[in-house]
Amino acid sequence: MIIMTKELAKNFDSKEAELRLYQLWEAGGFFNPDNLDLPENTPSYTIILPPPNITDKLHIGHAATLAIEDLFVRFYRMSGFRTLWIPGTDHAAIATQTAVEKKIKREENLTRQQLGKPEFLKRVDVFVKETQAVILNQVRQLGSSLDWSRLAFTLDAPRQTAVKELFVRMHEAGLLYRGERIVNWCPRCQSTLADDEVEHQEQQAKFYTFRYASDFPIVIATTRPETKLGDTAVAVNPKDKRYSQYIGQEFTVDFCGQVLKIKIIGDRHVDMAFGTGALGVTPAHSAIDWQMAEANHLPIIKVIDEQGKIHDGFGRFSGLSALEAREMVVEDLKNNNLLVSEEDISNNLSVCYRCDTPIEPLPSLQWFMSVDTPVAHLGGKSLKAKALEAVESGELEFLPARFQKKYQDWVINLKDWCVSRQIWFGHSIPAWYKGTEVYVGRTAPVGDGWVADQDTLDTWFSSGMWTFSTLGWPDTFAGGVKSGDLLRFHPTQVLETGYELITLWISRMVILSYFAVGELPFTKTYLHGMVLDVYGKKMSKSKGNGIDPLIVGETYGMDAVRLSLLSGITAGNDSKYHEEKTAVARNFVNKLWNVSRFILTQAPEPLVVNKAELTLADAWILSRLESVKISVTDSLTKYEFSAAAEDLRVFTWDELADWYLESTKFMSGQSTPAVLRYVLLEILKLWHPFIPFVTEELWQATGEGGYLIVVPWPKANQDYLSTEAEKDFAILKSVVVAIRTVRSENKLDPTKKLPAIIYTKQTELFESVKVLLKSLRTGVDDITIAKTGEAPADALYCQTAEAEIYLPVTVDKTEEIARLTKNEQEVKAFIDRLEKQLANAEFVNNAPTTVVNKERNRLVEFKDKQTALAQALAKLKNLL
RNA sequence: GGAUAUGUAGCUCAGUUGGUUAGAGCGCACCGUUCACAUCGGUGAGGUCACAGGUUCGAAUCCUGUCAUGUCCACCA
Repeated sequence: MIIMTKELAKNFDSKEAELRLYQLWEAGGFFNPDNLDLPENTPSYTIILPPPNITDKLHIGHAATLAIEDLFVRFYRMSGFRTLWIPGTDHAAIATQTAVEKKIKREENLTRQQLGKPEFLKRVDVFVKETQAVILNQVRQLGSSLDWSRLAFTLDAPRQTAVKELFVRMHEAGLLYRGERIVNWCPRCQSTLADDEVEHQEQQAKFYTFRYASDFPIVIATTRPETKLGDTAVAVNPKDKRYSQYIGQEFTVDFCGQVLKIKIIGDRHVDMAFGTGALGVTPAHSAIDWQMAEANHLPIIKVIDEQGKIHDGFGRFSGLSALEAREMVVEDLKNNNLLVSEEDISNNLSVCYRCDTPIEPLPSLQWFMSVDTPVAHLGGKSLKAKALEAVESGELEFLPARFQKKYQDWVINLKDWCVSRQIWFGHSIPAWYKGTEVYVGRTAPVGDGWVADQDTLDTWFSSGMWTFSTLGWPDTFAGGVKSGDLLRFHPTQVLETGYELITLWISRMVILSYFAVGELPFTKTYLHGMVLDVYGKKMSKSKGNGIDPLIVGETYGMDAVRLSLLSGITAGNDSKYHEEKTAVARNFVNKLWNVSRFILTQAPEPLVVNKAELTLADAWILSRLESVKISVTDSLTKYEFSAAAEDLRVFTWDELADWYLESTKFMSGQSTPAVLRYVLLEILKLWHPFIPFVTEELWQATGEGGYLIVVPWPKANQDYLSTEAEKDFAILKSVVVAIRTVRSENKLDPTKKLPAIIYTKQTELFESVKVLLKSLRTGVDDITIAKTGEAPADALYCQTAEAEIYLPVTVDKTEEIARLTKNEQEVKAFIDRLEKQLANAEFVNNAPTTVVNKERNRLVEFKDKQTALAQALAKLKNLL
C-alpha cells in the first residue's frame, strides 16, 4: 500500500476547503441514515431542525442553533446511532405576509388589497422561493449535516395534506369548533392574533374619570372613553361599601347622545383601590368584560369594527376612527360637566408583534381548538391534561430543568386556542359554509351554494405538527399504527431550540403529537439562550446590530464561527457575541492545523504503538488522552458541550502542543511517532463535531482512508490509563516551570546557560528526564541530581513538592533587597490593619461564632505573614 | 403585580452534588522568533466571588434579606 500524504499549507484555507468538503459528504450520502449500512436494531437519534422563517436570511442566532444541533448529530452519528436531522423552512404566515406587504408598499406603493388575492399570493410565492434559496444555502455553508432528501416546507403539498387531515380529525373528535369570542384584532393585518402574538408597549395615556350622566350615581374611569358607547353594566366589588347598595339596580342614561342601559353588577375581580373602584363594562371590547357579560347575561354592543372605526348606529360618532371618537366623547363630557378629572398615567398598550399596530379586542367568529374536551383515544383525557401529564410523569424533560415550571405554568393557564387567521398566506381551513350550515372535510362538499372558508390557519398549527408531518404522517400512521419513517424516527430524541419558543411552539407540538400519533414528539428539550450583541442587547433588523455569520465566516472560517458559538455558553443562558471570540476560535483552528502538520511530518504513515517502548512523555500523553476521551464523551452525553470543548482545548493546546510536542523534540522513543499519530487521529475524531471542516481535511491528509464524518467515535483504551505516568510527568512539569519562573523573576538573560543542582528523593525519575529538564526552555545545562546536599553559597533557589533546585549564579543584590523591603512593608501594613480590625471587633459581638471563626482565619494568615516576615528579614540580613 | 435568571479579574465567561492556594480566554507588563504555528512561545501583575446576615469543622456554591441588571407572563378597567 502506498500512502500519499499531501503537503499541508502553513495555514488552513477554509474558504477553499469548505464547499469542497461539504460536497464530498453530501455525495457520499452520509447525511441520510438510509445510506449507511446499519444493523436493523440500531437505535435512532432524530432531531428536527426548528424550521427558520423564510422572512429573512439567517443571523448569528440561527448559526448557533445549527452549530449546536450539528454537534449533537455528528456526535451521535459517529457513536453509531441511526442519526437523522431533518431540514425545513417555515412559511411563517403572518410574518411573511407582512414582509411582502411592506416590500410591495415600498417598491410599488401598492397595498395587498389593491393587488388582489391571486396576484398577491403570486408575489409571496416569488419572495418565498428567493429567500428560501438564500437560507438553505446559508445552512449548507455552515456545514450542517442535514438529510436533504427529507427537506420539508411547512406549506408544501405533503404538509398541506397533513394539516388538512389533522384539522378534519380534530373536528371529528369535537376539538375544533367555531364561535364568537373576544379576539385580539390587528386592524392593519386585518387578522386575529393569538395571545402570545400580542406584545405590550409602555406608553403615556390619559386616564379619564367621569360620569355617564349627571343622574348616574357612580363615577368610573377609563383610558378609552369611546368604547363606553358600548357599556352595558358597571361592575363593582361586592365588598365595596361605597357601591354595594346599587348592585342589581338598572339605570338608563344618556351618554353623549346615546341611550345606554346600565346594570350594576358585583364582581370580585374588581380592584377597589384602582381608579374609582367601579368599572364600566364594555363586553364587546375587553376580554374580562366579555366574561362578566357572559356570567351576568348582559347584552353585547359592538362599538368598533374591524377597520378600527365606530360602527353604524352611533350617530355622529359612526365612521370615525377610535381616536377621533375618543376626542369627541371627552369634549362632550367636558361640555356637560361630567368629566371629574383627567390625569396622565403610563400604561401598557397592546400591539401586534409583527407590525406594532395597536390591537383592538373585539368579538369575532373564529375557529378554536378546545384544550379541555376529553379525547377518546387519549384515555378520555383532554389535550391540556396530556400536556401536563407529560412533564409531571417525567417523560418530557427540560434542560435546563427550570424551564419545566415555565411550561407547566403556561399549560395550566391555557385557554382554547384561536387557530384561524384572516390573512391570505397560509394553510386554508378545510371548511365550507352554506347559510348556517358548516361542512368540514378533506374535499369540498357536493351540491351548490357552498362557500369555502376564506381564512387561513395560525402558522403554529403547521409547525406544531413538524415532528410527524416531516415523517410521512398520515400515510405512515395508517390504521393507527406507525410504519416507515414514523416508526423508525418518532418520537425524536431531543428538541433543540430557544427558550422563547416553549409556549409558542413546544407546547403546541406536544399537544398535536399526542392527538395525531398518541405519543410525545420528543422526550428531551435542550433550550439555548439568545445570542446578544456586544452590549447585551437583542439583535434585530431595525436596530441594525445583527451579524451575518457568513460574513464573519469569510474572514475566520466556518469552523471558527461554529466553535466560537459553542464555547463558553451554558444551557438557557444568553450570551454576548464579540467578533474577537471568533478570532480566538480561528487561532485554535490554526493551532490544531499546525499540530497536525508537525505530527504528520514525524509520522506520515500508520504505525503501531508498542507499550513496552514508551517514554515517560509518551505514557503521559496517552494516559491524558484516554482521560480526555472519557470526560468529553461524558460531557457530550449530558449536553454539556462547552465543557467538552474546554477540556479538549486544554488537552490539545496546553498538554499536547506545549508539553508533549515540545518534549518529543528532545526525547523521542521507538514508539513516539506511533503515539504522535495515534493521539492526532483520536483528537481529530473528538474535535470533529465542533469543527467538522478542518478535522475532515486533516483526516484526509493522514491517509487513513474513509471519511471522518462516519468514523466510529473513540472509545477509551483503559490499557493506556496510567496514574503513575501522569504523576511523574507532573513532577517534571513543576520543576521545569519552577526553573523558568525563578529565572524570569530574576531577569536572567534567557540565553545564558546555568548549571543546576537538584535535591530530590526521586533521583531515578529525574535522571531519566534529565534531557528534558535541560531542554524545555529552562536554560539549564550540567544538572547534578542528588538525594540531599548543601545549599551553594550564591544561587537562585526554587522548590517544588518533590525537589529543591539551586541555580548557582551571582545576582545583583540591590534588586533583591528592594523586593524584600517591599515584602517587609506589606507585612507591617497588614499587621496594622489586623490590629485595627481586632480593636473594632466588639460591635459585632452579637455573632460570636462568626467573629471567632473569622479571627481564627485571620490569625492563621497572620501567622503566615509573620513567618514570611521573619524569612524576609533573615534573608535581608544575609544580603547586607 | 407574579415568575425566572444573572451579578466571579479591565472585558467575555467557566466553576459538575459545599472541601487544598477561586480558573480560562482576551486585554495588559516584561522577555523571546531560522528549528509545526507571531493566527506563536515563556513569565508575571490583576479577585472583599454585588452587599448584609444565617447554617456548617468548612460557603463563590446552601438558606434569608437588600441592591443592581435582564427576560417572560399578567394587569392596568
